[in-house]
Amino acid sequence: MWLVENAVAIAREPLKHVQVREYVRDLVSDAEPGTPAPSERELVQVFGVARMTVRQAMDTLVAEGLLERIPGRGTFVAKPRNEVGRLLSYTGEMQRRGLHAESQTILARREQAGPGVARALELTEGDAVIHWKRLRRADGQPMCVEDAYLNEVLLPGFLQSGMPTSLYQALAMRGLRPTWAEDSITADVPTAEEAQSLEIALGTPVLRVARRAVADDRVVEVSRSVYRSDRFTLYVQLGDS
Amino acid sequence: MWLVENAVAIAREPLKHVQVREYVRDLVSDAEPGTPAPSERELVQVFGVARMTVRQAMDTLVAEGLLERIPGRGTFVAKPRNEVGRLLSYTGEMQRRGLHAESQTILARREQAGPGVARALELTEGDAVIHWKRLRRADGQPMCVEDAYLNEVLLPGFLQSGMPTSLYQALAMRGLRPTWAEDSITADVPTAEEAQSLEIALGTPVLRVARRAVADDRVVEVSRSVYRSDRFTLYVQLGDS
DNA sequence: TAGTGGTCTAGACCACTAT
DNA sequence: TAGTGGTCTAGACCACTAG
Repeated sequence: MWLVENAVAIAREPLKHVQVREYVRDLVSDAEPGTPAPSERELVQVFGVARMTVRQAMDTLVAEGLLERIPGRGTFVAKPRNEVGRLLSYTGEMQRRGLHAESQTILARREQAGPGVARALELTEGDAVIHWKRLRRADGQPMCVEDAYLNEVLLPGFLQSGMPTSLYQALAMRGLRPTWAEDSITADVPTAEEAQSLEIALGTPVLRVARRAVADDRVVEVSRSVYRSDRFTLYVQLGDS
Repeated sequence: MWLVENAVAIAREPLKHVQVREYVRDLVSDAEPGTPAPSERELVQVFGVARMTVRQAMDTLVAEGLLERIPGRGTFVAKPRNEVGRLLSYTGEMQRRGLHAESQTILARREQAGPGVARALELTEGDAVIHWKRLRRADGQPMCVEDAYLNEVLLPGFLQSGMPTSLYQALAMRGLRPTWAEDSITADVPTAEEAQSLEIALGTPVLRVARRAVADDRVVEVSRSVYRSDRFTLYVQLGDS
């Protein structure tokens, strides 16, 4: 099964341009717009790779809008496009709102995909999936309960490797940063269990968001989240064409 | 002035990757999705350039969504993009769901913009706006109450000209088809009046959608809609960058 | 087995910016 | 003048697809 071999290889020694890309992404993630990124030749030295490899890494970050190249001057942190409707992790969403995000794992284990999850993840029923359920907090208060299923084949050793704080960051390290997602959104009332976790009264309206996240044309995550409507408003942008 | 020299140079002998790119774009522009594009090595032969140069050209076309690469097989004309997350009118939304849309005007009059509406429409308080409130039905049953404010300056004679069925169609007739919108979405319970219009019980969760719709860089519509959550799920697509 | 795209190397010259 | 990004070369090996 080549997929397994390949996944292991990726886990052990990621593609060089991915290594460089994620290294720079980390460096840059907390930086102010306008901060210079390492120059391409500097990264060539640090990683001992060819310049074209560095450029491949930087090309991606530039395409993402994270960096901006100015010929003759260098590469700099771009000012974030204030695009609502961008695909962000929970942590990213909360940061955009100026809130501190925390998570508390309720459940994390390997399971066999049921029919619904298998279809959503484009797997076969009974295939291994990772079931990860978390209570998400913002500034210390309950915000959301997220119930996620991940394609286990794409994330070997995920449960053993120590659970990361940010799922999207963990995916990015494996070259599986979600590039787009489909959400379906509805209003509902919480179950008794959800109401208890979210510390709200039964009958309080909540926002349910079902997500399919895709990276590299593969469905990596499907999740159902339930948000406290008194603390959370969802912002989306609709394009034309 | 280098710019002129450079432009002339470009006019005479464009950058190689641009030559290749435009050559392929022409080849492909009228082709059916799935049609194979020339292979990279083939283009290397034809243009007498290095493969990295060809890849630079193809990278652009792939990023544009014009081409699709399939490892081991080749490069092909991509099928045009998705539908979800597109900006649609209420009528369009319902059509996509296979439902018949109807509207019933509750209120339609000229008003002076209050502070909130003025800010949202990028007007000055007291400017003339059109206030249009409608009950929206789908297959005969209440679906949504929409409360919209329109910039009156952009729609002269709108109220006198006989109310159209589709707002977006009316806007399109004036060259103001919304190309872009920002929605904020939350869960709530209906007011007594909303519950009566929607024919639902008090306390039933509803989806509230606030929209700012932009056409030609001008805000043409701001609205608040309240949807029956038992009949309506909102679908959105989130892109990356 | 021949062909494809994916990755990578170790250089090179250019036009530009900043000092 | 030193440094940067933009472009380009002429190869290479890999994993995969298809006949």
